[in-house]
Amino acid sequence: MAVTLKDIAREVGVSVTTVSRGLAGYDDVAAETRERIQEVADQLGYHPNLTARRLQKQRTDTLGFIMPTFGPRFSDPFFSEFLAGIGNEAAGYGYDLLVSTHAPDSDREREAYARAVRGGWVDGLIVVRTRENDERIETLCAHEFPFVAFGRTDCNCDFPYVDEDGAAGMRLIVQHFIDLGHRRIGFIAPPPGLMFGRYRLRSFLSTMAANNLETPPDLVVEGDMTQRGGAEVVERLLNLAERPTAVIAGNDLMAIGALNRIQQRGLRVGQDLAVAGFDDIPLSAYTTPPLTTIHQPIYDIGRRTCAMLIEIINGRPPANPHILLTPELVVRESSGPPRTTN
Amino acid sequence: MAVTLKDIAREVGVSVTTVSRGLAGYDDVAAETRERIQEVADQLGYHPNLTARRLQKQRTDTLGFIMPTFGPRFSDPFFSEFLAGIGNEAAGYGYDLLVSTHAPDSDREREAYARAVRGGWVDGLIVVRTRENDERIETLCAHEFPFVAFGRTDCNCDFPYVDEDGAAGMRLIVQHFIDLGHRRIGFIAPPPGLMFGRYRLRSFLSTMAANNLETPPDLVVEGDMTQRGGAEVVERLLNLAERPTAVIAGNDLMAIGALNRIQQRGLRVGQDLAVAGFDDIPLSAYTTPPLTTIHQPIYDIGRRTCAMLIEIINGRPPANPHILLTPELVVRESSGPPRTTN
DNA sequence: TTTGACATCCAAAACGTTTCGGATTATACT
DNA sequence: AGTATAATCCGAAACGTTTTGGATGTCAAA
Repeated sequence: MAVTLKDIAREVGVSVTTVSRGLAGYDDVAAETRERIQEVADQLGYHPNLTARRLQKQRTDTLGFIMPTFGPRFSDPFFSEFLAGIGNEAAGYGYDLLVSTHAPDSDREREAYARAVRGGWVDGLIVVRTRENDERIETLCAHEFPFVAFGRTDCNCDFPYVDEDGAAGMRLIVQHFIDLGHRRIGFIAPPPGLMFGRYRLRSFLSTMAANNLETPPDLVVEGDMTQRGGAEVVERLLNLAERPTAVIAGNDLMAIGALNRIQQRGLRVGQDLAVAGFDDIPLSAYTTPPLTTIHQPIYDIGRRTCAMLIEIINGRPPANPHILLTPELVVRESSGPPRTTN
Repeated sequence: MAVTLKDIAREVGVSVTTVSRGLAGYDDVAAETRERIQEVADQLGYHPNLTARRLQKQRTDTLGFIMPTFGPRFSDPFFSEFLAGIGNEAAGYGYDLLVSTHAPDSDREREAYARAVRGGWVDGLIVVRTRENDERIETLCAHEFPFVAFGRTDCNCDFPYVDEDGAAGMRLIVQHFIDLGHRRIGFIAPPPGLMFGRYRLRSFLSTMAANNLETPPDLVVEGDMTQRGGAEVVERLLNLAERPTAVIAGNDLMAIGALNRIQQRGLRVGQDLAVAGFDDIPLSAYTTPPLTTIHQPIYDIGRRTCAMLIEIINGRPPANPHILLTPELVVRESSGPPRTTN
């Protein structure tokens, strides 16, 4: 069926070895034969068998991405953009991208990582949504398997990552609200196990404290990162005897859910209550009102994560394996000063 | 390094052949030796080398998904959900999923399909966002390469697909608006090259005609499927001397963009102007106001597409290779009767 | 004429698996 | 005793590539 080295060898009248080396451009095959080989290869439409090459070279030229998916109705704008980033970068270097989808912290997820670690499946992994005491990272470190994470974590091994400076981002929002005159600010926190959520929550609390503002515990509620979750828990904030004048959500999706519920209550977002999100997903510019948020260059993060991984796989440890991107505040109509008559 | 059949063979004291056949469960190896082999394999932590097996079996146990991505800031809630669907289904059957990202109709995309067709890369492909005169499908058909499409197209080859009945869906919305009393309905069409857009547009026009309503050309504008696009082109509808009382967008993303711009103009969506989308992405329940739309079981479509592909790869042509899913209308607050004083 | 250097080529092994076609031994049947 | 039958096993080839370690021949320098 497919054209192999043997076919070319027969046609040209040399050995398979010579064909292989000729095509690879080694200089121990005469220029003339090399040209002849190339010519016949083109004419026959030769394309090397990747599987065979992989078996021989003991590498797959493939990157793995194990996507943590929650439930069947899984939709996160983060992933398509990130995927496009790593996909394009990988393709540029001639790498394929193998994608698995598994529920976080599930047995199947663990098994997928185990499979990667024991070799031959992919050359390296991209890890996203780092978790507290991240078992995945512990495993990869322990086996010295090449990987790069999007996000830091608190395990005691040193590993390469690209991350946004969530603390800095949150500081920007909180300060923005405080500068506008807000004193009572509610926070919709991401689930505690996710590292990026922790950074955001901690930074929220510390920035408040740095401004001599206290944050009573009932001003912090926890959502599940979805619109639905945001909508549900913002209720608790709205029902407080002394309602906050501003609400910050740990991500845009929850902020959008909150927007929805707040407006259903008849409150005007931006006037009666300020709201901010985090991530600047494309949608956040088109909500009603448009959402104040922190911009994250997800596509670029994907590219850089992937590029770093490829460097590592090829034995070129990056000069700086810890990239921390400083985010920027995007002010839109969902934020405004507190109502004076409050 | 890794444990191979040879290691087990040496340990047990039989040939590599016997180990291979023993593990595979052939009955020409004694039960006793089989158990012994299995035991040693477990103890040594044997896992077959997939690359070697692939080379031998001449199949990759891998499915390909070539994602059409537009521009760097690419974010489409459709893809993460679809990906989760095919990913989970594929994993259930022991298949890996190889994902490439390429701009539609680009040389790199063509090259990716060419690579698939010439074999050895993946066992089958999943094609999405079918296009008019879809070159990809022509190629795959011509080479008899296993694939399943999400979406139909107008080429003259017969091929397996899963699709939503876009025409039926659009009929539901249009009829819904007409029943509410609307007569002048604007339409934000998807780009013309995409088949699903054509079905939706055609059904919009024909349903209008079936109700003896005319659709002057300036009531149909064309967007690029993004919020930004929806926001931009809805302006043209709003600027018309005789403004429509309802607007239907070809997908939810554009509807959301339209929502934004309409409200910026000071119009109340649902009262002053009715709006509907198409897809029922999770966000559409949380816009302000929530969006009337057509529900698409994307996750399920992903699963079914994948399942069908695996059947085909394994030489079991599905009884019904043309699945058409009937969508349902989801009425939310963005739709309402036309203003009486119009 | 020998020596060495160089240019060009290739056979064979290797990567780890599966499969083909027997080979060997024991068992049962004439 | 001889012969068929079944139960076990295995050597070798195959999948398509790359690499190792020469082999062969040519030419120039000593």
